Amino acid sequence: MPAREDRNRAKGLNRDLVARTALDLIDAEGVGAATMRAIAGRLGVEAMSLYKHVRTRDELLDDVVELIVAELDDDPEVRRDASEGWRDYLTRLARGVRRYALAHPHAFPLVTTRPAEAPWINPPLRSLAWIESMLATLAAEGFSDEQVLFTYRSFNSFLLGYLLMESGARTLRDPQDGDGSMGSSDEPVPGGLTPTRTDEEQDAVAEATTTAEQIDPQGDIEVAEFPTVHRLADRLAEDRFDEEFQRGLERLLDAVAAQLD
Amino acid sequence: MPAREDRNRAKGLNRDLVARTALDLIDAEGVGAATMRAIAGRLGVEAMSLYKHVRTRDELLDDVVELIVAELDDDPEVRRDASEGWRDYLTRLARGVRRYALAHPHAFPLVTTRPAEAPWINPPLRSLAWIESMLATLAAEGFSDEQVLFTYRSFNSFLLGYLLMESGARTLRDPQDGDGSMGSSDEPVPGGLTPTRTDEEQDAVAEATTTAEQIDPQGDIEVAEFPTVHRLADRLAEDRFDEEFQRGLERLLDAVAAQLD
DNA sequence: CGGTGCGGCTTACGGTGTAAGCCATACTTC
DNA sequence: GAAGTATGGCTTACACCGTAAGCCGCACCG
Repeated sequence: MPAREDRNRAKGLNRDLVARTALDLIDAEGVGAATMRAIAGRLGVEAMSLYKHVRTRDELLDDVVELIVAELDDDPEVRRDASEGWRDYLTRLARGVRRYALAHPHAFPLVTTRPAEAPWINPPLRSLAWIESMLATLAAEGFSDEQVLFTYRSFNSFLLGYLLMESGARTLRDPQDGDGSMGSSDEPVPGGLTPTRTDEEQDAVAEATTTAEQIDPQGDIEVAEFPTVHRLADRLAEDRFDEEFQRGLERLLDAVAAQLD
Repeated sequence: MPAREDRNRAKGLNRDLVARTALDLIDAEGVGAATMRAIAGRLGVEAMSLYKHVRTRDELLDDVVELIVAELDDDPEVRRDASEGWRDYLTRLARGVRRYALAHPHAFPLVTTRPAEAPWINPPLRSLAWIESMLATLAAEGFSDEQVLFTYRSFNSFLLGYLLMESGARTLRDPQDGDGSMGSSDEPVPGGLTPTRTDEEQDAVAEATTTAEQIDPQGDIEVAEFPTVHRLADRLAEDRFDEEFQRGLERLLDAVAAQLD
């Protein structure tokens, strides 16, 4: 028989720790860097040892996604019920999601992209627990089934689109990043690797590249034929994410409210 | 000196053909299946030969993205100017984007996820040419810079979120699928593969880990503890994508119209 | 004390992206 | 024509990946 589970194997690994280490690595160096060997190395262990706790790398990535979404549980601003009304509830929830999305820009694509178990489990709210929470809360607030569904889908798709855009814009064509995930059942599939783009980072906030950059052989910019882009480049590069998120969310909630009658 | 470029090397490869073949493979078997060797094989050629036309697999995937977005050019419904007004223009454009997204569900995540050259080039409108088209068209319609930018971002983020959700829901945890992309600079990185999972989540919200780790052998989802999800499951699974896309788009355009004054 | 199984380790394999170099062919230029 | 040269294939080789299979010490069980 196995030992009592409450006993902690001194310095032992465990599934959660593995996932947490993987997430650290992803945050630091991109999904592609989260190699079984790298994760193991960081834990002072051999790669194959991880397989005692995880069945496959893909499953591990799923665990990582769960871990990220679970940050909602500890988010002090997020409420589990609509004690202040559904609008407050959804606002807090949305902000919580944004918080974890921005906290893990390299990992967020995993959350948005990884195929789900059911077609109606959609990102970025990927845990059944939270989906249940949201649906039940709205229903308790007097939403009809129809209204619940509409809200659920609009809410998800707004967050998905906005946050993917924002985190993508913030990430840029950086250094690391990358992914390796498949989805095949019976046959294995490979991953890819990424060369360096040795781009340059730009401020992203203030004076952005006046140089729009279409990759020019010289590495120089090709803006002559895109006058409007060129003219608006500075404004396009401006960071107004906070404000725009708030506005977009407000607008979404207005639409939700509008269909309540 | 090289031959005149207008001469076609009989049965020769070329960058476009390589990208096109990669896209075929992705459509058929998922991103992970688009191995350099597999692509080459389909072209009756050795893997290394591809490198005469493409610098790296990552760059090839960028080409694939370009190829997909370029389908807008041939879309008969899409207009390049707002001869029927901006609302018609944006509607057609949005429908065109949706069309290519649904035409390549396995490849669409690439479009949404691949880091761009500049922070303001955001998916799913990833070509400078189309961004210029949209910005210029709106400006020509009398939009102020502010309004152009607002519209640009809202439009993109709506499409991004909605289409990623829809294509994700349609793809499910299917068969193939997968990816391989990185972003590392000096060192290469791998990919991974994906098995099929039939997990389920635990409450995570209320009570602590009752450690309900019941993996349903039947592949069925455990919904008992998620009553609302269970009750709404059928409706959640319903396919009302067309209708919802239309409604969402309409709502977006209304918001755009509203800020025009 | 003898068993038992957990959780590490070692080894090995097939697959990946790609660096480096080879060589036939077809074009350009006298 | 002949000579020169770049093009676009092929071959070989490497480092690194995910992971199958099996080994073994050690903590615990009766």
